[in-house]
Amino acid sequence: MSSVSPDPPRKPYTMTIDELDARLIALLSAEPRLGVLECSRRLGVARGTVQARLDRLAARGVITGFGPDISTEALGYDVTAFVMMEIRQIAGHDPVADRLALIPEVLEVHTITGGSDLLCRVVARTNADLQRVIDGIVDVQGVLRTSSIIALDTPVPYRVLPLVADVPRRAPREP
Amino acid sequence: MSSVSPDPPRKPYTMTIDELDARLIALLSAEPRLGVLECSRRLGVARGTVQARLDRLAARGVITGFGPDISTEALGYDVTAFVMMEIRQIAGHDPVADRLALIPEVLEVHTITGGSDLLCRVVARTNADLQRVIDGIVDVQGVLRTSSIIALDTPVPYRVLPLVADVPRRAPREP
DNA sequence: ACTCACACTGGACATATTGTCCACTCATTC
DNA sequence: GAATGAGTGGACAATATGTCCAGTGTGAGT
Repeated sequence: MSSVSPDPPRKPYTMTIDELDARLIALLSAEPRLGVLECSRRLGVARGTVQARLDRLAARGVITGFGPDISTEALGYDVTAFVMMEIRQIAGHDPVADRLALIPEVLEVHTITGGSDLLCRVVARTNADLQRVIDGIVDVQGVLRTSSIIALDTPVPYRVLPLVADVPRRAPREP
Repeated sequence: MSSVSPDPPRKPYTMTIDELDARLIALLSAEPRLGVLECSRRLGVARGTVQARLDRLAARGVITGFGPDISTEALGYDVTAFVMMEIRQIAGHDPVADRLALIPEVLEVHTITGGSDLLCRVVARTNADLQRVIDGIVDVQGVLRTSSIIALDTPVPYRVLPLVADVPRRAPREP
């Protein structure tokens, strides 16, 4: 590889996808209701190939599902915030995360490095409603302190396509 | 539920979904490759109903797509981090976000309240690779300072289903 | 050089699903 | 009491699916 910039290290058994995989994923992202047959036509390969690729991508865990993407805003939840919190440290599996999972407005939870212990993404109907959600979080057993960051705007919404398109470039062939 | 806590305020024109919508979304989330016909059978309604519901949910923007869900980990990107940054404030639309959008490893960008200006989620192959990604971010014109938080674990991965299931309960009927 | 394993092709088939009509019912609104 | 909107249940042709198959090309290993 004649890459000038240092190439990222890669685990030997890291899974990669090739260019056809990437094109298939991109195609399905653009028009998700497409059937296997249509995909094969658009990609210029046989139907069986598309079928096999999809099966393999799913089997390898690259494609984890085709769930409908839901707009929380369309549901009336216009406020997104990130809540960082310190928790009472407990050995073993984290019971705090389990309790947070019971709150519908908590969309995701991460354990993190740095001054705080957990970072979670929450949504609320309004800023005032956010207070209610945060109250619910503070009420969780083991939560000591929280600090919130409100997302005012989302210039780049969640996306993976550029990454997907990039992978085959970075790993054209296993040498 | 005879909720004691005060009910969240709601915009008058806020879109809500009913229980059938919620069941449909939950069903499709669980088994996304299901066809309209299968859905109608499972939900015990006519096929036309499911078709109409799906069309309406899409038209109202509740369902924005059915894109394949990609596991960045399966692609070899095992590290997720949140990068907060201060930027040089510029009037008008934010050129920094546009430049960040060019970096494939940047999965989403928010403008935020608090000490920092932007929060973005990034992935990298390893911790060492994360340094490369962050370097790329710092190189972006207008970025003054960054601070990173690494996600060690994700006890609650992104999900909307509990919220979706909750909406019809909170707004059974427009009064 | 030979063979094996594997992916892809292009075709076949019966079955299932889709898109699109229709007429009818029921509840709500005006 | 009519009009509106949503749901039902049925129909139809067109299309896609799941699943076979034999044949081809390529790389790996011997």
